[in-house]
Amino acid sequence: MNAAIKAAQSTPPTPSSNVIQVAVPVPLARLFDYDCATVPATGARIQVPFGSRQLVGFCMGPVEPTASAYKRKSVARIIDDERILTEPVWQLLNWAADYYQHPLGEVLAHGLPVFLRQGEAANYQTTQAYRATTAGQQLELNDLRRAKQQQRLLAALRANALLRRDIVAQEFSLSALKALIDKQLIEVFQHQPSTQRDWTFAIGSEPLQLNPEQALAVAAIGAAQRPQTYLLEGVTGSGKTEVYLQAMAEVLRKGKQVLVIVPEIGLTPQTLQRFQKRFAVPIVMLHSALTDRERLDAWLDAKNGAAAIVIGTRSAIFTPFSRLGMIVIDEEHDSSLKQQEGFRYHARDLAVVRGHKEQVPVILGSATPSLESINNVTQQRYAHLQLTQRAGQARPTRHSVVDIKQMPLKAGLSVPLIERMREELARGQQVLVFINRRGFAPALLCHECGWLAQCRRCDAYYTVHQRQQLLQCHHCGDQQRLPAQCHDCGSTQLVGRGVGTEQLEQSLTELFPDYPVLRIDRDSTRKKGSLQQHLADATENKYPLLVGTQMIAKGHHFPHVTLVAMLDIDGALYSADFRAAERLGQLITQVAGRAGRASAPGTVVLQTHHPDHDLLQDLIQNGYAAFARSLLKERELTQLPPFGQLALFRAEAHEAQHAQAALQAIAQHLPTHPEVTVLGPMPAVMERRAGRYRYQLLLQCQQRGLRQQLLQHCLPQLTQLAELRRVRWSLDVDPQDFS
DNA sequence: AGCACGCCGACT
DNA sequence: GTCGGCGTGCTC
Repeated sequence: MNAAIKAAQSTPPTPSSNVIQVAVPVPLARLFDYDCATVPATGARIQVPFGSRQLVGFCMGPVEPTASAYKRKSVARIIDDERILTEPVWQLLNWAADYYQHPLGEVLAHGLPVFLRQGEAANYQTTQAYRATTAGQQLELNDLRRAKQQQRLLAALRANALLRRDIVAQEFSLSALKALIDKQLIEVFQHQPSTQRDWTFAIGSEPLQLNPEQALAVAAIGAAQRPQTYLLEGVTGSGKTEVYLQAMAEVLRKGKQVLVIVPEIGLTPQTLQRFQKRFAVPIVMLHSALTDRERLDAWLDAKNGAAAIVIGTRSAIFTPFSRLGMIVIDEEHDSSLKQQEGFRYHARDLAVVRGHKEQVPVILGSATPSLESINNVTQQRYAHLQLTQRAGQARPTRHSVVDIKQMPLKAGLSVPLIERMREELARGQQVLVFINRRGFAPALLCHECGWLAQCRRCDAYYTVHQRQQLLQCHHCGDQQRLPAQCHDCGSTQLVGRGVGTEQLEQSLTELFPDYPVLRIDRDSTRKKGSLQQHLADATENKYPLLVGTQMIAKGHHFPHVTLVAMLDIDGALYSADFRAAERLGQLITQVAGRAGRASAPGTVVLQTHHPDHDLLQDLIQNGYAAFARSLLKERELTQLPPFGQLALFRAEAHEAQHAQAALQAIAQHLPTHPEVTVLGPMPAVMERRAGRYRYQLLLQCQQRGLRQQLLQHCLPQLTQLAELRRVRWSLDVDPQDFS
């Protein structure tokens, strides 16, 4: 025997001789040291005692024991033999924790399905199955001649084991099953599906004929020397999805997997159907409506290569793959790709980072790209692929602006608009009225004294919900019964001020009694599956009149709609939010895309008090691309994204001074630097929300690297500030808005 | 974030 | 007499 091995055997290491660093899921930006007898693999999950509880953390590798006489605790359990995440996802999460300045333990936990976060084994769902015991195999079947059911079942189980659901499906008696178990002739065991399911590329249906622009886009992606990021800018109806599909086909053909991120789960059923029809390969979904179990199974399918395509929402960007070949981000401008609480990451930005790290192409698709992505094209960081032609005979939409200054409105509708709708309906066409306020009216007004019903916990008015006879605050969820009298003067003359979808639906029913109205908003689609049903009804022109919010602006096609009206766009023209104009431009363009897909050209009617507003005119006359360029010039002047690099500290507390003081303390501890501007503390756009006063402090840098250095250097001290202890605070790197 | 520890009001 | 309110402080 080798002497060294012999020596090692005779003097086993003392159980406490190894020290490892552990990332635990707590909001503390540091690692914790633990003793362990054997060093787990870096990236393996381990269970550790933490305070009075047991947490599942990640081993971050061994360290030299520090001199401090700290009472180190020991690892309670090593859960994984090896790193649970793939190397690229592990790298991505570490990178993201650093970039977003969010505690590593929490970020890493985001990379795992809930079950794995809780320390469960990374295995597929096991199902109960039954098999014959040795006694059962040896028994003379004739001995059971008086129990025909048991005899039949035992004979079947002697041939091969059966899943519980097969036993039910084959109509075996469950009492016979129980009897055989009691006699110990059969036994239960946990069956685990094979993890080695494999797939080969196969087309389900033939690809569509591409137009020259589409063909160029597909060819460009396929021919690239090295993987890169593409901005696929395609007007609504120009066939972006077909480009995705054909670009994906090349990747799948090589046996590689594709990750597709979509903004909303509402979009996934259609996308899934289209993908399933085209490709005869395994496709899995990853979104929040799945059970934890389904999520884990889908995650495992991606990780071990059994899934060819993963379609998921934001958090799917952290899905591990064994052979990732491409990432597609659909509707890359959509704000729901950015997580708005806790770990505030942007799935599109992380996709670009991931694509770079894994050397796979990333396709960002949109009809209305974000200013960030347009700028990245200008800076030649992304390749630009454009689709300007709408498929089929669809012609571009016309815009018309109705100046509603001093014009009488009926439920928010001007007379010219009503007339226009009447013509359209008479021609058998469908009309869509878009209004971004659900409920009956956005406020309740006393007609005698001017009192407005204000939420007791927010700086906001209650929304009137007539049908439910409720006042509802859309910011904190507070509800109360619709009052009969004014709280100030006691008058019963209470009226709704402004118009919401519920009122619009009611008024349209009165205005156009011959044409059924369908309302699509969060209230009318609360039941599971009702959104799908409503969208299907709308698409089939069962309702000539459609009323809807944001919800209908996203990717759904209504081929019979030839007139779209937008009632309330003025708020966004003069908003405090620096992204409001960009969002309005995207919304108008996206909503316009719902119309004119059939042979009849579509029209969009915009009602406004500011028909001459520069941005509005720019958008209407020159289109989204020119509009975006104008906005980019403004952003450059004001040093806002993508030209300025922002970080926003937010603080909220029951006392306004506490929130202010916390941010003041942060501001004082930030170093002064000629290229860094610190703005605030200033109140949030809605100062009080859900009973808390909200303030913010904006950090504006010219360079991303400088912002990074600054935060990295200062954050450890900032988190120690006593003033932060009495408030809820957070840091948002690349904030979407100041809300 | 949890969770324990700690010091003051309305209840079996 | 105690159950429980949430302030404050810590977590290897």
